[in-house]
Amino acid sequence: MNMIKLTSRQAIIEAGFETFSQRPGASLADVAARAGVGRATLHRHFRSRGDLMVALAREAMVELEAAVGAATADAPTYTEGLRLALAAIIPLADRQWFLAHEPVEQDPDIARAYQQDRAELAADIEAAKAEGGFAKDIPTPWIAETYENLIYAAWTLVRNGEATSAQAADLAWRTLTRGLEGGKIDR
Amino acid sequence: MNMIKLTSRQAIIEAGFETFSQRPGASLADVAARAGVGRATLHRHFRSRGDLMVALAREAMVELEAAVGAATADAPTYTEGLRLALAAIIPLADRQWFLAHEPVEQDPDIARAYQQDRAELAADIEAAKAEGGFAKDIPTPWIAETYENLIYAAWTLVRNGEATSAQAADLAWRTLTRGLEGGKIDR
DNA sequence: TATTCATGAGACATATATGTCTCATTTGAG
DNA sequence: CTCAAATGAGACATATATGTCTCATGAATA
Repeated sequence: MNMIKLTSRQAIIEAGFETFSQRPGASLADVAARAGVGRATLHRHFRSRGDLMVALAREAMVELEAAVGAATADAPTYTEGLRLALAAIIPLADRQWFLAHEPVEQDPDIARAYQQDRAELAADIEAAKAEGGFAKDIPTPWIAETYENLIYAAWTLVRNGEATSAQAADLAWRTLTRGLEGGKIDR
Repeated sequence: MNMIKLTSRQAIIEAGFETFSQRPGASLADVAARAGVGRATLHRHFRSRGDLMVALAREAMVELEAAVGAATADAPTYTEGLRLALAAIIPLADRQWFLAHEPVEQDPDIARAYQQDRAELAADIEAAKAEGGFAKDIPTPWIAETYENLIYAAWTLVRNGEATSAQAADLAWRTLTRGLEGGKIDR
């Protein structure tokens, strides 16, 4: 009964990620062209630009949820779960980040889901603190902020061809936990 | 002989920073309104949108240069210089970052200056490595990436009212050097 | 084969941003 | 005070993006 071909809709969403993450001000015509689809077809699937943006945000959150869920399914501790999630998120980073600069949080569903995700991250960090995975005297909001920005840094490194995703994940986790200091503390 | 009032031009540049860092797609009319200036006046100072963007990029780089120069004037070591520069850049972070998503690097001057800045940061990091300030087995590009993203993280923390600029700078430097690990290594 | 349905191409109307221009008013320097 | 320069308001032309609509085509289905 689902008469709408999935391939078209998916091609548009994929093109949306690629186009907007490179150039946030790109036009819908650009997206349609990149998707190999007519402009009218894009509007058949997404009534407006805002609709497309919301769809991209939803898709990004679903992907994140799936990747993190799969990666942490059998993590023995919260700390280890955070390490595995970090590695899993790196390849998805660009699909997440550009949305932060879009007025997409006006959609109440999206806004709620974002807050939910941030609250879960904070809870996981608190749990990891209790395990001794993170220092208890460091504010959780800072740990969360660091966590997210090191993921973005790792993605950038990969994009620039300076490291593989696995190498970048190791660097990010090492930085997050032990820092990059040299000399005496070197180990 | 300088017949152009500084106040107008400066008001427009300031409004440009405020407006575009919040909403990169804002119109020049928005900027003019925020500057308390007519749209025509904006165009008298900046022929086109691209002109304004280039001016913002230049201004941002001058501010950065000045802040870093003043902060590191009498730093005893490269490592200490990087710590002081980090603290000095935090309040300017939003004025720098939004430009990364603008097609402003098409201007050859800007592109050259950006590369210059990145090269200098890399050189300073290498020098700090030689001092023992950073571990020698960590790739310099990763240290640079971490450095910049922790600055952005610190700025975010400050913007959210979770810390003062000085507190955020301490957190960022501690993270960069020693990490956030808890338990046994806690110190 | 006949039919249904998504599609592509493109016309069309509309909205918004951009850049130029004019003119009356204000401001500041001499 | 006087005059030149900067300004604000707004008209104007243009470009681009957006969203709707129509129609012919092609592919999949019944």
